[in-house]
Amino acid sequence: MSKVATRFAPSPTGALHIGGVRTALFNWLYSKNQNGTFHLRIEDTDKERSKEEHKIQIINSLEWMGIKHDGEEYIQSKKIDEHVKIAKKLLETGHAYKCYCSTEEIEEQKKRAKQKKIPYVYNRKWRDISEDQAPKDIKPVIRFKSKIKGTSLLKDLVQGNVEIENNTIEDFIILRKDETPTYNLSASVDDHNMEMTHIIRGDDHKINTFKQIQIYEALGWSIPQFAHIPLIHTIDGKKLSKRDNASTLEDYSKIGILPESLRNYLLRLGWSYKDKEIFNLDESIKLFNLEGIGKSPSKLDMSRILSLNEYYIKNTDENILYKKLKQYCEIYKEKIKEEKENTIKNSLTFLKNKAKTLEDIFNNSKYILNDEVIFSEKDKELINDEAKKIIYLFKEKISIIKVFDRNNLEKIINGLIESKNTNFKSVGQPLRIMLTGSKFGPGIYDIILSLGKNEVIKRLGNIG
RNA sequence: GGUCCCUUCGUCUAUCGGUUAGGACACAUGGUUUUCAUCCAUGAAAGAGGGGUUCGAUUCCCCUAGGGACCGCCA
Repeated sequence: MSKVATRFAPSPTGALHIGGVRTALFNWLYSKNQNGTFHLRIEDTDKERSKEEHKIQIINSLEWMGIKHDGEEYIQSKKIDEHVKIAKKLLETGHAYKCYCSTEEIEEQKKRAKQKKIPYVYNRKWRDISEDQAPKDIKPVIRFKSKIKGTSLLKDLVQGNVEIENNTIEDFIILRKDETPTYNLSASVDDHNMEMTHIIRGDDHKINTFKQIQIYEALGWSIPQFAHIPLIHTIDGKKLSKRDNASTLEDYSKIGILPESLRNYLLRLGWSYKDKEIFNLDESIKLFNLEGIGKSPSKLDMSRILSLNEYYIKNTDENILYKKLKQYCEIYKEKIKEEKENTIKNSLTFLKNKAKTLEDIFNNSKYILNDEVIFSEKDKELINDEAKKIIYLFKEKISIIKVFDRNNLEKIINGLIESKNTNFKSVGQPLRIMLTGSKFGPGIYDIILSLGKNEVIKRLGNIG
């Protein structure tokens, strides 16, 4: 039994979306689980639409997810000559033929089929016509001689046995009239040359598989195993496409979703292992299998992603979390000033407990990040005369305490509540607003302690 | 229209013929709490419909309905 080899084969015609990421993840996980290799193939043969920037984006996305491919990336456009050679070989061995139908002729047939509401299948016109009858003014395409009779069975590792009538597969084109190979030919040849043992891909490729298997058979090549995983649907139940919102990795990373959260989410979307919900990387690799993949498509659920992210934020060590936050702020927000670094780092213990995303942490640390407190008019109104008195008293009291710690702060605040015969809110809220410019945020003691005595006194001095 | 696939709480799913149909997210209620959260407890919530097979079907088979994918000289 040869070593398992899987691949992810995106075309760089747009940003990699989350469905593609999941396909890559499943391929990667499966190969790692089987102690095999995982490869990346860039299918860039559509010259019009393929862009270098998309290729880079794809590689970056995979890297962000922690998915590393083995070996060099395989660039399909560099292998076109080989594909053409195989097409010619298929022609020579009688498995393919030249078709001299003009584009117009085909279009006409398609139109007629549509009018009659019957499915269009190429009529195999040139399958048996001798080549000397070929028109001189038309460049031919090469079509594969598909099986006409009988049925074909696909033993899919996820979908089970899928059987179709061979005559529903037309004599598909393998070489265009400009002598460039088409997808099914290129994919088959590359998968063979790359020695892929398992093709794990989206369900939308299932019908192609029947074409590709015929190519393998015609060439006498061994056929890899196939696993067609169900697609991810949008909230309204359609196939996820590049045009959908919130479907690229960047959409998630920019709001501060951690790659491990997304990895865990994507893993559990369409795959399960008993009742287990949280899988760290090692567990993912150890436990992943094809049997656990369901057959029905699933919808994206943002609240689940957020919830998983919250879990991972809470369970990430502060030093590591800080690194992630720092990097996140640099890319999507603003660079954390050097003199603030330690304060932020030390505040992570409480900041991370009220955040679902890195963006939440960033927002909740704005009172540290910004030297100036910005108030909204509405909040300002809450600082009435009584509140001002309290702020003033509080400021006086902390100015003279020797030890600036939680214990003493509690004493002061409780003392204020008692002497003013009021509740916590009327003391805590004005202080919070003065210190952070917001009614919400971390606990008041956390705020005060993280800011430090001098800064607190300074900010409380802003009172009008 | 043709071919193929799918169908358990709102969502992701467990169940591999016998369960009070379980878990997670979301939701609701209550508690803890020094705001907002967190956290804890509790609750509501599902086998698309109809036939079979069987002592017994969510589970196996068929039909219907609904949904999806594919049907390019794109990949």
